[in-house]
Amino acid sequence: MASKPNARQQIIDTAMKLFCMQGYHATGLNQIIKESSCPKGSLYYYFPEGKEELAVECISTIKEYVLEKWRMKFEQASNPVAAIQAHISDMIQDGKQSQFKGFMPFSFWMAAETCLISERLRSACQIVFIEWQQYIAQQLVNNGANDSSADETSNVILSLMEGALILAITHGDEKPLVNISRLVPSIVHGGSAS
Amino acid sequence: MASKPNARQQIIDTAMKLFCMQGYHATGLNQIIKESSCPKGSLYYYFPEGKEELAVECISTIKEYVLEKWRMKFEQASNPVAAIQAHISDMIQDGKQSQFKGFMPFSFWMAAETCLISERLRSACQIVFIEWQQYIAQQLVNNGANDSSADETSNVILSLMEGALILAITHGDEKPLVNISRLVPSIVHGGSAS
DNA sequence: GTCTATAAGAAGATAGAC
DNA sequence: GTCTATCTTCTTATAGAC
Repeated sequence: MASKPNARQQIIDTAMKLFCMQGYHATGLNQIIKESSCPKGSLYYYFPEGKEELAVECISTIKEYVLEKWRMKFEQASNPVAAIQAHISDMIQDGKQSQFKGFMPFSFWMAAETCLISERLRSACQIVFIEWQQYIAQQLVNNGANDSSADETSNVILSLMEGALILAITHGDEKPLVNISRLVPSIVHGGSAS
Repeated sequence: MASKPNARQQIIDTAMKLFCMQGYHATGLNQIIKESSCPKGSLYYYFPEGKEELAVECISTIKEYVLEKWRMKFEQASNPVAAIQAHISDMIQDGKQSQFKGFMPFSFWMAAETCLISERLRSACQIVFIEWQQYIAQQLVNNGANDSSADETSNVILSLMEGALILAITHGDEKPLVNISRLVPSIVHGGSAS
């Protein structure tokens, strides 16, 4: 088997997981090519600018993956509170399965790690947060919130979720996520919240 | 000037800042010894086990630094809400001064970055979160909260602050911190909150 | 105790065969 | 397009002079 049909995607998928789990700097190109079973030549063929270009692509992929997750939750739930709690519930399930040692797409502290190192990566991460927040804010507006309050609330929701995820992973325990889930109804005023 | 009076402390201070700003893996020993103006021999004299041992020491130093900050705020403020908001206000001031590119002791995603790499570092970071949370919870109890609600509330406060700091640094903007500060009164029920 | 020079290995990146 | 061998640089760590 000389040619890989989708070596590019294979590299992205592997790198995305490793970047999220270990961080950008802790993940070496050698580990990526080894775990994706692709040679280093392919990596530089598809990403001529190297690690940073690959990371930008990974960041965009994660952004879309989580956005799709948000869309699913908001379609299935009857109100924003339920949708957000459903998303947090999924994160808890994912975390428990791997004892909080596996791939958590929402865990986006690659942002913090890279924003002093590379303006290009910082900017890419900023777009992720903006798009996630805009989508949530739009849903809140659709449920009766005004623009300004939707903007503030969605921003707080992201802070809560990112922060709780850090604590959960550090502790190896779901409790921080459970705690913020309980708090959601009192933060989000829109729809028939509990 | 052959001998440094406190080379050990100088190394810790420099490493602490760099670890927090750039992350654990992005910070090389060479950069630490260069910016601390200490030779590599001193580093390995004081920290024979190398980078990881130095990081453990830095983590402990940060823990105490922030704990002292919490103590100050709770002593000066008339109630927990005011104390927490004062702490967030300080973070905003620190961030603005450096356009969110400087040393922010509370920004503790070194935790996330290391907890899959080194059990020793994960454990050290876990202790930081536990002690911060315990201190805040104790203050809430002193202001009339019951043990269980104080535990949950203090945990949520940490999630909020860590998450908002990630967003603030990624965006280079104080808004996420301002947003959570406004939310504090509705989360913390103890003392004569606004 | 303080400091320098250097080792051993891994990092990102490249050249060039096929 | 696919893959391997290699280059340079930077990493952590050590040996040993002073």
